[in-house]
Amino acid sequence: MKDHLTDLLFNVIKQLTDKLSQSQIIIDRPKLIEHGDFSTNIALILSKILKKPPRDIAELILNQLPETTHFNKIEIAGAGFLNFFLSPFSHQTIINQVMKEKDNYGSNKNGQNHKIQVEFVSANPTGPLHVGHGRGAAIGDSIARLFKFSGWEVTREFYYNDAGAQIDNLMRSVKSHCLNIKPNDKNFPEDGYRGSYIADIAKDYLAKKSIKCAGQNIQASGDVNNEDSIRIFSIAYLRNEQDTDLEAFQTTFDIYTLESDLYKNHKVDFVVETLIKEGHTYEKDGALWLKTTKFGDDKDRVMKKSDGDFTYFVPDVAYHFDKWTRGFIRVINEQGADHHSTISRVRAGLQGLNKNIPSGWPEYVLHQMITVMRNGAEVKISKRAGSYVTLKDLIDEVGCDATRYFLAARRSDSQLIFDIDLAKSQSNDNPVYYIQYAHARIEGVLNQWGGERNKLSIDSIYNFRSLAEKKLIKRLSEFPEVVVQATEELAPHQITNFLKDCAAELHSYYNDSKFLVDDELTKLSRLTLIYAAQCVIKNGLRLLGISAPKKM
RNA sequence: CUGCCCGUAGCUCAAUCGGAUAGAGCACCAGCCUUCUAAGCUGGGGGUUACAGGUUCGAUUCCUGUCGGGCAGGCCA
Repeated sequence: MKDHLTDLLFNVIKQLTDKLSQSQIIIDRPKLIEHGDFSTNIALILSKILKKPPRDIAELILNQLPETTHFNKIEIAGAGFLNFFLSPFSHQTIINQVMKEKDNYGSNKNGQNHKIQVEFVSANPTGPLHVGHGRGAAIGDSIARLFKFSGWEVTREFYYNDAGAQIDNLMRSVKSHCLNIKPNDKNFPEDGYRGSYIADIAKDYLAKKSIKCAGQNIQASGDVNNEDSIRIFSIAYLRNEQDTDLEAFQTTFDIYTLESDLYKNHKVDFVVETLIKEGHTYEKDGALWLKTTKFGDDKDRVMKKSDGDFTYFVPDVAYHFDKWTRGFIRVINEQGADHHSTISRVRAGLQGLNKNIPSGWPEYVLHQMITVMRNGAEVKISKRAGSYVTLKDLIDEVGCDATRYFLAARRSDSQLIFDIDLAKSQSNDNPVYYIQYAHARIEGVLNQWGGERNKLSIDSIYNFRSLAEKKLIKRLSEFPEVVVQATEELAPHQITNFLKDCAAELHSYYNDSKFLVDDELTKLSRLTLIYAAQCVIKNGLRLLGISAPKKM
């Protein structure tokens, strides 16, 4: 419809000037229904070129526009906006299209089956997942769903930092517990992990339990002096726990990549050798440095420490080069904002490899920090993790749907306050239930009607007249555009906003009109409209990984 | 000190990548259930978009500066 309108306008404008390309014609969806279903500011833009008042130009365009069945009113408003109002014929077309596409309504093929990878959560296996990981999971998973809905071939990936100092730290913390050295003891590792989960791991380790991890059973030896065994068991234990939490959060991954594997199969070595060969490194103070300043960083970074270990970003570069060789034309990394300094290093490292990787590759979505509130006060600790609120706490207390909703409902680059009391309340305070309730209400009406809902469609004779109907239809027609934009901007919160608006219009309509009326044509038309609305709400909720209940 | 993000109603947040009267929800006030789910609807009050300049037909949006909050910056994950 937008394209059609652009064509119409361009044909007229061509005759007025040749200084405007078709891509400069922007069709907006006005916020207010009084401003129509579509609008354009093209007359305002042309007024500069043609040196005429915008309203005059708008009138000129209006008079030249050919008759069309799509609109029954076009008017000039405000400073010179052209507003278009959809005809009953268009209303039918929109609703019937939803009926035809059902679960696919709103999807598109923009991705052309190109390969894209979304990496998210990627928590270190050193403790339970916290709220921040939850935000990453909610946003990252929704982004992956959006891309899939937009015709991309999506791979969801989780990266485990299972090598490096923090893992050694984990091992020493567990070992201390095994030796009955507690966190408040002098001999407990100073930077050790102090949550109660460490004691649980130690207990299971000593009991020689076995843990399932990545399809394998990992058996604890129970030997306090076998540090390798402790390390392997601890990682397996925590990975298993994280997997369980993510499953409860309706979040799945296609591939798990281990940092340790990048060392094992020499991908790290390859990257280091290549960077040396390309002349982007130098030695200083017994360490190997990468000239990241060549690629826009504000200072050079150490790659290999004087003790021979690599700094953390080196395997990161190797990992991303691996992604590149796997053929992803786009890679989206969803991370907490505390990682933002890695962006320039990873990109610099990739540039240094001289493999024609685009400078803006990979892309990053960074989410800001979260404050959890209860009873008006900040919650900082959990029983299990000690120093932070775990994702499991939230899921257990407020449920998966509400947790996902609240963590995805905000722009990722603003800090968010997670109000446990609000998320928990099963009342009108809670937008999740507000949306789900709209879905369930429609289900109730359709059930009472009892007819064959898949045969519903709009008969050409029927006209939707009420404001509530027009608003709802307009909203449904916008869904495909919202999907496109939310995908392009990597912003799933636009879907939550859309759903809230859509649900509001449905509820208004519900109170405004009765659906199961005597007149057959009216009844079927209205039922078709609300069934279409139900499809849209369901599709939107699915993009967020939130359930669409039939009864509440 | 330097870089990145943010600052919008009492609170939590939007605002279609420069558009029309800055919108929702919560809270507050007044109404609506013998009729398809009241977890709902209708109406009302509430704003110098942190502040000061600039760019133009037009700025919450772009630029500069100031103030305030968060994050990051070390041979560190």
